Amino acid sequence: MTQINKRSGADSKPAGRHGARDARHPAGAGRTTKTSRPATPKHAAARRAPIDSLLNPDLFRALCDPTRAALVACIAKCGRGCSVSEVAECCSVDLSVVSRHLGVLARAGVLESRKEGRTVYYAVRYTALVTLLRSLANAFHECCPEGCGQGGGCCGSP
Amino acid sequence: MTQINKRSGADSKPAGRHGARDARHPAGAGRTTKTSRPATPKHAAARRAPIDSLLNPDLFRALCDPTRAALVACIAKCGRGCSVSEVAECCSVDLSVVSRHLGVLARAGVLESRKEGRTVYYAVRYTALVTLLRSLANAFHECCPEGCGQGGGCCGSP
DNA sequence: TGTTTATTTGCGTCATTATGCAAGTATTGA
DNA sequence: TCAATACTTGCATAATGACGCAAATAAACA
Repeated sequence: MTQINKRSGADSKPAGRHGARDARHPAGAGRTTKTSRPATPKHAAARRAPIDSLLNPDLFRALCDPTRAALVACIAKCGRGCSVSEVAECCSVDLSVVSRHLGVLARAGVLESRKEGRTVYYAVRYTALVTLLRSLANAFHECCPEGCGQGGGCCGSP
Repeated sequence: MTQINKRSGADSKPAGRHGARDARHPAGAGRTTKTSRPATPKHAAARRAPIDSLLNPDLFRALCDPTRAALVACIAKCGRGCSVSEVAECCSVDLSVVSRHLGVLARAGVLESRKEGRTVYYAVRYTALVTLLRSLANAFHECCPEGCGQGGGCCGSP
């Protein structure tokens, strides 16, 4: 189970993107420098970029279930570690199901758990998530061919 | 099928969070002003916050499959609209499967499609994704109880 | 018009997963 | 030690989803 990095975090900082040149459809018509655009998706697939590791399906797998997404939102808004039984009061599913969902979210790195006596508190890993989401946004931004890297805000950049 | 907003985008701007106060476990011990922390997850669930709409499972559902994630990364790195058959050369699954995957991604708002003759080009919706991911990061940040909103970078904020 | 190319869709199959119930484990308190 | 509390895990079921193949649609071309 791949999960969100426990330490560091940022894989991709805001930066000027690859080739970008004029971009737009006409594939790789220009010279083939290191930073030029891959001519085809097949070439692109062979290239390594931050987006490859950041677009980790395991994280999305954890968040793709409506019940789990609701649990995350709930715990996030609560702003503190919440016990399984507390959380179970928020939704209509059985407590055992909630327990399983929280386990999935913790293994994916979305939540962290802390046991205190017989109670287990699950809390949102805010920093890890915020860092990851921003890195992912930057990774997409790096790939964007629109003239947004030079400072102009194609992707809503300030 | 809920999908990424076609227009505007940003639902949540960087801002000082809710109550935040001292935070940490001791639930709602203080007065119950509008901006105080919800005492329990159940109370938290009743509150509306940007994270509720931004933590949309449909987007994550689209990205939770390894094949789809790879397709998105591939098209993103390519930086242009790619045809179904082009994209199919990047992965081992049948072309019909690729077509279905691209359809799922487009319906979720991750990709957009453009038909040209008998060819359909799928391209990444960079701006929508970057905006959404940053909004989601901000939405988590808003909920974070650590003393990060005041300018100190708890969540990797500059 | 008939053929080739590009993509989508119907269908059956196999694997995964969400769920509830019941039973099990762990911890606290009487 | 026994009972209550808090949570996890085993199991069966139903639903969903990914996949390949074949057929259907759509557009260009001879």
